Amino acid sequence: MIVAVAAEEGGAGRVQPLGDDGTPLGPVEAVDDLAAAVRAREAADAPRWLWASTAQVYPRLLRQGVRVGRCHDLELTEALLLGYDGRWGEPHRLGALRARRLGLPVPPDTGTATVEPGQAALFEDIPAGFDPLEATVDGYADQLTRLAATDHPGRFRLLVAAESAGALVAAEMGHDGLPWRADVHGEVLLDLLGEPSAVGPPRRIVELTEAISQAFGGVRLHPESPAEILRAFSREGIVLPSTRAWVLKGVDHPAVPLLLEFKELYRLWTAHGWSWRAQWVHDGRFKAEYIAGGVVSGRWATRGGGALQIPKVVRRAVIADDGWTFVVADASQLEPRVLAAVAGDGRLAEAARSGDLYEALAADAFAGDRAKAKLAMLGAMYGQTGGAAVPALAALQARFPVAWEYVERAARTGEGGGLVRSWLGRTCPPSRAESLSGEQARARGRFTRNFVIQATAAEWALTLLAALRTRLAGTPARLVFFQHDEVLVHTPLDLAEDVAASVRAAGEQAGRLLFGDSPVRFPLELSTVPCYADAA
DNA sequence: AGTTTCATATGG
DNA sequence: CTCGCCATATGAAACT
Repeated sequence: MIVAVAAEEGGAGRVQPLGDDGTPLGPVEAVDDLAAAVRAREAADAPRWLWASTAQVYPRLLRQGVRVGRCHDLELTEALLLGYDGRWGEPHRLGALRARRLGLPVPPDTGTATVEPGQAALFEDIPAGFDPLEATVDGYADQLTRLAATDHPGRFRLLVAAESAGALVAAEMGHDGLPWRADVHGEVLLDLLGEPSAVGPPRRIVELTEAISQAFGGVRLHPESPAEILRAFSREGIVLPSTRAWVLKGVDHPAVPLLLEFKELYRLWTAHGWSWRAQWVHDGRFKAEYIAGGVVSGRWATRGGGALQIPKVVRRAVIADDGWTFVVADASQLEPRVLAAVAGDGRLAEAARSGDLYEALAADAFAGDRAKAKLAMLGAMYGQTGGAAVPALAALQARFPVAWEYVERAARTGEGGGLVRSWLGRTCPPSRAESLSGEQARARGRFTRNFVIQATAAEWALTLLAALRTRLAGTPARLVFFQHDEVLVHTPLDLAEDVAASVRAAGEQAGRLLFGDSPVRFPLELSTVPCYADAA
């Protein structure tokens, strides 16, 4: 059962039940209180909800205490389908979708997707007489047809389901927030930066600025300015290409250790210091806006707060509520395992059955040198051509020709101007340049080479997330963080073991859904800890 | 003064 | 030989 929804102003809306093939099963129903209607229907028969955009509709439902099990996000799906057809970046919002169906000029994505019927005329770029519910129902039927016409409809349907479920999780995480102890964050800052100042940098930054100036002969300088630091070094006869940390590490000068410490602390102060805390942490929660499908590879992005770049030292402040704990799960060595699965390389899959893929790889082909095996693997996935990894790469190519050919082929396709797809069918965007020459083509090849792996890894993680969400439904446990290959569940202590079991089961489910009976394993590192910083 | 690019950090 | 992939965010520097 599917129920199409069009949200309207003032919390009202219209709904219509559809059959699995998208054809209407009953009349359109206008409701004054959409949240109440969704709540009742969800409790009654838990349909798949069909709407233009989860990001637009669902947050308001959440604020009214309503959660749903499943949905079909029309606009995210449209973006996937357009991309599949090599039309990446074309308008994918409801108005554009409708215009295409009617053979009218397609409006850009700037308009709002859920306009009131009576207001349609205000938006000149949306078809006259635009009815959001009608557009949604018709668009869905159209998408079902297009989904069926893809090379692997089953896989693409899974992608659509996972993308839609991801949008639900993203909205829920943004709503619930990550538990954050402002006082503990303050302790970390005080410990590392010293007392804050109302007007300038904290004590430790001031001291380091002083010490660095002394180390350069007492000239007053600003260590946060790369140009000044380069000049200061050059006055002492040391010419550097940049002030990057790894460059400085190779320089023998008394200012170097001070500068390295300054960089770290200055970064902490400006990006995750007291003003960040004041802006983003409220009532014990850090609330960011997560954007499902925000990255071309299908990874999530965030808007505001830098939720996917939280420095490890600051994770000390992520502490579970009293009587609660975190179950933290991290997929280890996800990308090489994905490569083994998608390439169908039996030999690499054999290594990927092991808990430590690199160790197994080393034993098989690198005389037990794990570091070398890891370097070769990363080099192959990223398209490294030079450096110390070259002999290791040759060994990898000789020993795992099937996996090697898989990434090489993706690279060649990119260099030749072609498009590549993930396992489930997410398609890379076309190159922006008309024709590629030399270094441009090689860069494009590295991008497509990595895309087939990174995008598939994102699909595996998204599938795990969706499966886990379903398993946690109806319990008080909450998904509170998701970072590419890592999830955090905030749970009452007495449910922690159940949650851990659910995470493991979701991981196994994700592997089966994507790759069937492939021998490749996708192990998860699990820890149950009251503080994120203590996770393994 | 406002906007864009560069340099550098963080995360995976 | 921090090199090869995907991002966000900050402040400095350079631009309009």
